[in-house]
Amino acid sequence: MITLSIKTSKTPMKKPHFAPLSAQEKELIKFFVKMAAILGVQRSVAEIYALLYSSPEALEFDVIQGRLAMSKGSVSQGLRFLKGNGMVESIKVKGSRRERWQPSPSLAASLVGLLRNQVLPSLEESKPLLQKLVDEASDQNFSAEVIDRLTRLQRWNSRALELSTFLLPPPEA
Amino acid sequence: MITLSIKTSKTPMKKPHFAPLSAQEKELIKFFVKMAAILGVQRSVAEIYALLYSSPEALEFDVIQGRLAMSKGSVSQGLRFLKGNGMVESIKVKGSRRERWQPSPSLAASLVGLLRNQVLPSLEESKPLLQKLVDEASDQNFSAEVIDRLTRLQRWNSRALELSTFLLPPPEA
DNA sequence: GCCTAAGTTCAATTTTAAATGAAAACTCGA
DNA sequence: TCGAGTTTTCATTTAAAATTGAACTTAGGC
Repeated sequence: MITLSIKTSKTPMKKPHFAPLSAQEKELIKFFVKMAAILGVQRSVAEIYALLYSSPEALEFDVIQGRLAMSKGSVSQGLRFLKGNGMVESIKVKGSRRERWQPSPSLAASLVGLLRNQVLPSLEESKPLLQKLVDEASDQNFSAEVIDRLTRLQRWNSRALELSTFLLPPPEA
Repeated sequence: MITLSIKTSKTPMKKPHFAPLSAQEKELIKFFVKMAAILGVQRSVAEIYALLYSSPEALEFDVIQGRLAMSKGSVSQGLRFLKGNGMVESIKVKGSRRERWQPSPSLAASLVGLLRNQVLPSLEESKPLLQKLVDEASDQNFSAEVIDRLTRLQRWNSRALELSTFLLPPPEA
């Protein structure tokens, strides 16, 4: 069997190899993946965040992709999600077109961003629905027990909403 | 085309039909399904809980299955999950082998039961892992930045754990 | 103590969510 | 402005999760 390796200036055939994950990095990834599962965040996103979190310097797209052995699509979508929730930020170095990524400095702010986007919308859009249900139940002579339950549900929703908007105020003001 | 309908005492051919879901019931089911999604609880479980929640009287297994058009397996597993988290309870009527199901009286207690089982175990089992990571990072001269991040992570985990065990004490004492 | 209604189990199936990667789109240095 | 270097998009593939239903087990009325 003969293997030909052609190398021209047109096809530099650069095949950068990235350092495999260390034991510590693997463990931290496991941890973030587990926590992410609780919050309903996908594994690839957790892996990216964990890698950035355990890196002393900001990382380039390629490095993230290479070290996590993940597709470009997943890295791109994962970074977009993390950025959209204020969990990572990118910096640009002059003379290079590549962005470099690092976790946002405040872990608290990151969690807040995540929660705000995950739970607030559902709480908000349910408010009118619950109101309608309570009204209809009263009008249509539902049992007192059911009306009571629905009313309590509505109260819970309102409280959760108030608490959330208090704890998780929107960014900027 | 000829259709034969054979009916004997051995095969009573009873085909109980159940009332279709009302508009209100459908809406409430949607609401619970949405909330359940946030908590990572599956749709069939949310549907069962929603149906019980909107019913003035306790419901039999068959009725749940019939009205939700759901398989026996899903009803059985769903009720087990809900019962295991203290969200529903069954009552037995003398002379009948069927159990009748209703939501637990306290919605708050139900949520507490759910959260305790969903998040506490992960927080607890991560504690020693994080400690190990912090120790190793210090031993192996990781960058100050990374050590600091890991330490903050550990602090967060501890605080969340304390808060959880305070807010969600185990049942019985 | 039978016997059957009632409920459970779990392998197979269906459904849903996530990851991939080739092609398109964008971006900035030259 | 051109074009290679980057990143994004999204149809397809793959993987994970939920549901089904027939076989099995259990419970309790007779």
